[in-house]
Amino acid sequence: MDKLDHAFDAVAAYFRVMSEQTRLRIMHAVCEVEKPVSQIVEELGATQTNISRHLNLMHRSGVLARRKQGHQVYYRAADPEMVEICRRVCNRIAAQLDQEKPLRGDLLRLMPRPKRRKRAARG
Amino acid sequence: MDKLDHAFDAVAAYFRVMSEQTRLRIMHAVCEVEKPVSQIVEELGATQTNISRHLNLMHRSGVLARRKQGHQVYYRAADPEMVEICRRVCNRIAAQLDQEKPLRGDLLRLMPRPKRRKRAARG
DNA sequence: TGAGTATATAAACAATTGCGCAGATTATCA
DNA sequence: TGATAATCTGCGCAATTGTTTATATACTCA
Repeated sequence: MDKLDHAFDAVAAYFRVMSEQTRLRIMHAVCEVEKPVSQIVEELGATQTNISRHLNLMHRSGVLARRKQGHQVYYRAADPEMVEICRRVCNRIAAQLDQEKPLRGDLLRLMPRPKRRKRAARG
Repeated sequence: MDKLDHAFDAVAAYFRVMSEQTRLRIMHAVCEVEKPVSQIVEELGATQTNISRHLNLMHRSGVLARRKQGHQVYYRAADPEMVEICRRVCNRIAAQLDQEKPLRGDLLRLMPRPKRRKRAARG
């Protein structure tokens, strides 16, 4: 019954990846289009060091993919299931808070499904 | 866009609930049947204090419901969406590790869907 | 009421984690 | 080759979180 330890740890780790505001913001930023670190840093208004750490963690966890081009590194969502789960969580919380606070609208706009073929994000 | 702060925080908190081994074990224990604290403690082999704290947190987070009966408190899963998300995560990780380690079997058995209880012959 | 059982809470500790600073690494271009 | 830009990493700090010991509350029964 101890082999389950690994299973539970793996599941917990998976949840833990998205249990942090900054990482959720990152996921929101790159769930549709890949972006270089510098752009993510700018959009989130955080320090480059911090973003880099989170990007690294998310990449090692298999949630983000990275691609080097020149001296820039582009990150993008690499785990469609995780993105889908994020959407579910947003919907779940939106439903819960539906009558309490005016958060619903915002929540439903997080992690949007790709509407059509989109081009690179513009500043 | 500072109102999003609350949204991201709520989503992060939701993920954080299941980002811990003990809480995942608890969810696994009560996702089908409600159980008193004492039984959960026994099944998980943890201290009563620790289990109680986690149960309380999960209850405040809305993922567990509690019911008092006599001097016992029964807990059960109260958020079907969370249970479904847990299953999805298990499936996701099982798929990822499918070729690596023999975890798949265990993972797929976590958070099982409620089996149709045979409708006792007293139709 | 008091004894006994089941569960919850308080305080203290240890471990983890997010963060910023400074320096290291990698890649492009002159 | 060196200079510059973009990203990553080692170290220390502060805040958070999981755990334990001891105690408190709630309920039942005699």
